[in-house]
Amino acid sequence: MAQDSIAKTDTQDHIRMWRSFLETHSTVVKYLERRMQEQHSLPLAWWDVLQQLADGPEGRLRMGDLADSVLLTRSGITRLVDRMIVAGLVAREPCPGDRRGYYAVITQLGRDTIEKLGPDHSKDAWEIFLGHITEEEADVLGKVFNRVLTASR
Amino acid sequence: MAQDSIAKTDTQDHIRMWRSFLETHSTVVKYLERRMQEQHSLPLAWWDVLQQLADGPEGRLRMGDLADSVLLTRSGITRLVDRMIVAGLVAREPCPGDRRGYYAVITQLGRDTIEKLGPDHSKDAWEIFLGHITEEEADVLGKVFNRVLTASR
DNA sequence: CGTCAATAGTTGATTCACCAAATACACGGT
DNA sequence: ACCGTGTATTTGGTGAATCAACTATTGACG
Repeated sequence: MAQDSIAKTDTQDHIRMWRSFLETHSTVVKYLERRMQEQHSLPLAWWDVLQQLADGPEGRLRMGDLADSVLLTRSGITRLVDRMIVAGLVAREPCPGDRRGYYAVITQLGRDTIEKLGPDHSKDAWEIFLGHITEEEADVLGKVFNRVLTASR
Repeated sequence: MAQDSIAKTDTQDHIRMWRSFLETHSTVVKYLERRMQEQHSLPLAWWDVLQQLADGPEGRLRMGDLADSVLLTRSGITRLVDRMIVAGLVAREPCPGDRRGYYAVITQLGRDTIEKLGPDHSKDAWEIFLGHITEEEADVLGKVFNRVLTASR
């Protein structure tokens, strides 16, 4: 392994950074979650789903693809979509041509909702996280994350 | 706020970066969790607790402090420590001088465990995350995270 | 064609974190 | 000593994510 060539103090720095990474994630996500709850009584994950669907072609996405894009398991997305259907924000539609498959489709209410939510959420995300990062830094972070992600597949 | 001075495309970059951040966190944590499970049949959170306790003075930490350092709520840490007590890895001791308080204390078995686990876990963390980051990059990440964290208090 | 491994999605059981309320103690003022 | 407010931790109840097992289709291959 490459550890041998790395001085002890550098490793320590890396580990400190790793802890900051975890704490930052936890802090920021909890903050956004709380704001979303306070302002719109909606879980953050719902915003994420609506966003993904609205971006998708015809406002629809296969269940599996949706699961991937919101970082849930297949079974997780099934239940999340169930809840959102009850709330009237999305619908489930059988997939023509593949009778095993289903689409999650955003409803008009869903579109209206995300249109209202979007600005507030972006503002929050900007205030707690993105706004503290310069363009060059964002560039570095983006590069690093994508490198890690690429390597992990 | 500074939004006005930021061009649309830069904002898009920031948002892309934000998504990578979330995906990286999810991917890396799940990977480490899985490895820890496979190699030692232990949840990642347990390693974290043992680590924090082993670092603490006398191998002990007040429940609340432990909660903070492993990013759980007070009630979350109570349950987690309960489970670890059953496994014999930690003990609960009343706090002399403040009878409201309790210490979580690492046991000898706990110390033995973490001594075995440590190297494997570090190796995994290195392989999936830290190893892909140069020293300068780690520096930038550290700075950014700490800036965000400072701002959020 | 027919078989059969792979794929899409759902469901049952379990796990675990969270919130709110409860408990137990501490400590300053009266 | 007594009271009220604040702090440390635990407990009850709930929500949501996971894995494993299941159903229904698909599509490749002998």
